[in-house]
Amino acid sequence: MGRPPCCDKEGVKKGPWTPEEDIILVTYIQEHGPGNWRAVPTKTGLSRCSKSCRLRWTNYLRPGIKRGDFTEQEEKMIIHLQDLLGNRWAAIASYLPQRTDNDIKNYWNTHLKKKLKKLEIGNNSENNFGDEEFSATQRIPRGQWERRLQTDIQMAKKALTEALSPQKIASATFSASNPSNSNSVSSTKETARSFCYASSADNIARLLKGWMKNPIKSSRSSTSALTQNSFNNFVSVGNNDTASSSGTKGEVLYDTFESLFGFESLDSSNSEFSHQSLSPDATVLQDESKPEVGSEIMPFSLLEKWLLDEASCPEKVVLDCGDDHAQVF
DNA sequence: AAAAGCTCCAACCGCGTGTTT
DNA sequence: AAAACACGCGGTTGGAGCTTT
Repeated sequence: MGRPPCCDKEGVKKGPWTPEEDIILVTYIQEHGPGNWRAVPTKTGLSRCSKSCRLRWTNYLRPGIKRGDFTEQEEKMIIHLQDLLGNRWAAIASYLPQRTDNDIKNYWNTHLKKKLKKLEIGNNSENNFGDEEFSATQRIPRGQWERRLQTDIQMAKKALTEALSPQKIASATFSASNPSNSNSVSSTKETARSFCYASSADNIARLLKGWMKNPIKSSRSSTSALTQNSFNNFVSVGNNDTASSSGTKGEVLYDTFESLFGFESLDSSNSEFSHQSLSPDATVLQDESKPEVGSEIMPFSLLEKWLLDEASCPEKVVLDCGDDHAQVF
C-alpha cells in the first residue's frame, strides 16, 4: 500500500501567513531541517497543509532569498533564459540563485511581458531593433523540445567542464552572485552556505525590523499588508496600545527573532549579504539554501559570462551542441 | 475626498513525476 | 506491479495598495 496522507484537508488554514506562523515554521526547520513536509503541520501545530509550509519556506523564508527590485543584469538573464527555456521558471531560477521561481514568474508576468510587448510594438512600427537585449522575441520560434534538448546538452557539457575545476567554480559562482564582496571569498562550500544563510536571516530580520521601526508600511515587497497587520496584532496581544505604538512588545519579539538567528547587528539591512554573526545552530538552515548554488548548477557563472558576452556581441550566439549540431541563435 | 480602475505579489490549485509501501 | 501519496512545477487568482479620474 501507499503512504499515509500528508494532512487532512479539513481545518487547514489558508491565506497569508502571519509572522507567528513564520516563526514557528522557521524554528521547526532550524531544529529539524527542511524536508519531510508531511510531518511539519502535525509537529509544529500549524493549521497549514504541508504543501503550504513548503511553499512558504521555499518562496519566502528559505535562506538566500533576495527580495526587491530586479537589477538590469537579472532582467537580462531572465529574458534570455525565458527565451531559451520557455516558462520553466524553476530552471530559470536556478541561474538566479537569490530569486525564487515564483518571484521570477511574477516579475515576468507583471513587468517583462509588458516591456517586451512595448518594444515589439515599437519595433513593428519602425522595423528597428533598437534594443538588442529584447531582440530574442523577434526570432522565428523553434520547437520548444529542440531548444530544451539543446540547452540541456549544453548545460551538461558546461557543468562537466566546470566540475573539473571546483576552485574556479566556487570563486566564480560566489563572485558572480556577490560581486561587491569578491575579496572576502574563501571559495569554500561552507563559506557559500554561511553567506546564503546570513542573507536570508538578514531578510527576515530586516522584514521584522521594518515592521518594528517603521510602522508606516515600508514596502510592498516586504510582505502583504495583511501579514503586517497580523504581526501588529500579534505584537499587541494583551496590550491595548495600537499596533504602531507597540514598540516595547515589538522589540521583545524582535529580540526573540534576533536571538533565534544569532544576530548581533541588524543594521546591515541594506547589505544584501552579511557573512557575520551566524549562530552555530544556523548550520541546519545553511544546508538548505538553494542547494543548486555551488553544487548542482555549476554553469551559472559560465552562463552568466556567456550572457554578458552576448550582450556585448549580440549578433549571434553559438550553442555548440556537438560538431554537427551547432546552433546559431 | 472618494470612487473606480490598475498593479503587483503571496498564496492557492491542479497536474505530472518520483517515491514509498 | 500497482496503488497511494509526496514533491515540485507552472498557471492562476484574491485582495491590498497605488494611481487616476
